[in-house]
Amino acid sequence: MAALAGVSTGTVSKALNGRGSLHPDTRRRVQQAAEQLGFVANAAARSLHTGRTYTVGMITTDTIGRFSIPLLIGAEDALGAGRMSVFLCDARDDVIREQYYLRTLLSRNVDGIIVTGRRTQARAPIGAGLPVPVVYAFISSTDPDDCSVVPDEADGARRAVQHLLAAGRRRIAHITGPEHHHSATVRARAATETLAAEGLSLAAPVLYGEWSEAWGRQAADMLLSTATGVDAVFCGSDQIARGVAEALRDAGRDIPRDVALVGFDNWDVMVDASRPPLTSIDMDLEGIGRSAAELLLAAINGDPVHGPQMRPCRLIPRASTAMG
Amino acid sequence: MAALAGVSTGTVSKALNGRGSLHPDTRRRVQQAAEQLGFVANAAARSLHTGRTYTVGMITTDTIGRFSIPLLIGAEDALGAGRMSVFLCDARDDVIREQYYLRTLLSRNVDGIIVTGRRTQARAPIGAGLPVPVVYAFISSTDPDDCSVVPDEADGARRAVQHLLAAGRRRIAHITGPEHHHSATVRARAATETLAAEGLSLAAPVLYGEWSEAWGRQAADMLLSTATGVDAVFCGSDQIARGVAEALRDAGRDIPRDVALVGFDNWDVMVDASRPPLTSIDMDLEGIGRSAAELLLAAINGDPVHGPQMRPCRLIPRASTAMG
DNA sequence: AAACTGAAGGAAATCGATTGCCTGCACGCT
DNA sequence: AGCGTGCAGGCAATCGATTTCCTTCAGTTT
Repeated sequence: MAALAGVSTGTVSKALNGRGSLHPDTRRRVQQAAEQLGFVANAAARSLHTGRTYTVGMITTDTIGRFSIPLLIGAEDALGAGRMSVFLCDARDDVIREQYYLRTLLSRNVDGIIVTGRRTQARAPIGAGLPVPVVYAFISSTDPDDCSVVPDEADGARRAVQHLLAAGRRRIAHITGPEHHHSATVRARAATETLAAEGLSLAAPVLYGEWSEAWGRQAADMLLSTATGVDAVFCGSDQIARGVAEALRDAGRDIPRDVALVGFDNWDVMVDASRPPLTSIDMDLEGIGRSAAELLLAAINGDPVHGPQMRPCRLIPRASTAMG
Repeated sequence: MAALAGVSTGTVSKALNGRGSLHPDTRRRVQQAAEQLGFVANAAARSLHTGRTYTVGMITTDTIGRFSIPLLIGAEDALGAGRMSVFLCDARDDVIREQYYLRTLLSRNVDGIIVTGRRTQARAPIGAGLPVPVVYAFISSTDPDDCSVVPDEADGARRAVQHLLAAGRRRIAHITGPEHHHSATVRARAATETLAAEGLSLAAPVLYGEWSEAWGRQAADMLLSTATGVDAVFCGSDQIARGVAEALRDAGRDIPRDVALVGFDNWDVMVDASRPPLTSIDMDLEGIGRSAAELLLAAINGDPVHGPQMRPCRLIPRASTAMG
């Protein structure tokens, strides 16, 4: 490489990185030679000298990828501009695996780490006194000093309920996931409080169950047989909402005329295939991934941000709550 | 580090890597010191010397992750044992992005590259004369010399049809995705040929459409109004199958008594939530990922395998074809 | 013409771990 | 006592790029 351009390796480095003072002709000659040979600097050698690897690790516990893929895409967007690459590690809900990956990432001298998961519930910090900055995305850390980027699920639930209220609904039910699941309780509480602020309350006690369509169908049947006059259901997930939609359909209720329906997650597979398509709350996972990556970059550059960062949700209206 | 154990850096290296001849006590002392300091060797420095990075790149065009996540998990399984890490790059169906990622991976001196995508159709090789081995997973390369690990979709279709035949069905229809989609035509042809081998033919011409539930519903309605006596439908995807299930249900047909149903992909979200749960063909994506990684490792170690490797499918029976 | 200035680019140290080579020392043999 | 044998561990070269320092030389100034 250096030989082809007839200069020393030091000069090559200066030419390609725009350092030092070189004759424009020399610079051009080196660049041409590099082009011709398809020369790309060895990242290992470079990082050895600079102390940076332009690499970040992403540790996820979400095997399915439904949440972590959008987060990854968002993060890649923000990092790609800084020419950084991402090591994706799937810890599969296993603490041993997680610690193994953590050590691996540290031995690779990543510049920073993003930790994500399937649930929004706060988790124990991945490690203490780590030599690199860590940002939690989607999930948060129990250490209030750690930087976390999380969706404001209460905000999402509020938007859902207010949307239903704006559509003139007053007898609203809530069907959601397991009571021990953080997201379920946060969303349920926010829904209850939003109604309370209007002097209303839920048309039935919150129905806690599973994050499945089967539970949505079952819960809807229970609602139909016990609660009267329910004119809207806010569901803790799109899967539950779709199950509810099917049960209501089977029972001959029209959506949205008789009962309006709002889901949560805005998962395309569910909202589009449901009959009718579902109005849903979008947590903007890509945006969360992007924010997390930006905060990580800031921390790497010496401007760390501490504490949890809440990001608002969006309501995506579809036929299941169509007004008119 | 070296100071704490009172030895030279060379000795530390030998102690931790089990090389050279050292006194057992010294070795132990060094290991303890390393433990105490949480010392892990700098991967960049090591790779500079050995020429290997113990890193592979995975370039995918499957933004959604439904196919690439299982592939990644399988690959991680096979690579993790060799202590290798994976750079995941999402090219998002963009050639420019793909080439950019390719260069990035090369500059990071990955030991090898796995290329995956959303469709099984053969694609142009990602690059010619690359300095590292490349294995295609799920998709294949148009260069017959490239190593590809792909699902044997024809085998899957055959199993589906034979399963229906074994259940005593004789008037079998096939609803699938777009005709220009490789998977759709391969599966349709294999289904037709399997029937032909038994002296039978499809109960209706292949219905090509989209990979969506909506198309499944629509096609099922068409079948109901035009074809008579259809007692089974083999669908090109689980989404289509679920749409068919809903339409049949709406029309009062019992599954599997009146019509048996087989899907393709064995996508848990669809097969479990469908009423009844769907019998489906599993392409064993994790296995494909694992195989691809193993073949890549072999190539890295100097034993390259050329040409496409077909992997058989599995039929997962569920209620939609329950016999009896 | 001598001295000065500054641009251009080469020489060599550096990053951290690995490894071949070599030395020093203890022990055993004659 | 003298010499050989072999283990333990230090020294220094090496990987490839970056960067500091320094040399060289052309052009300018007095």
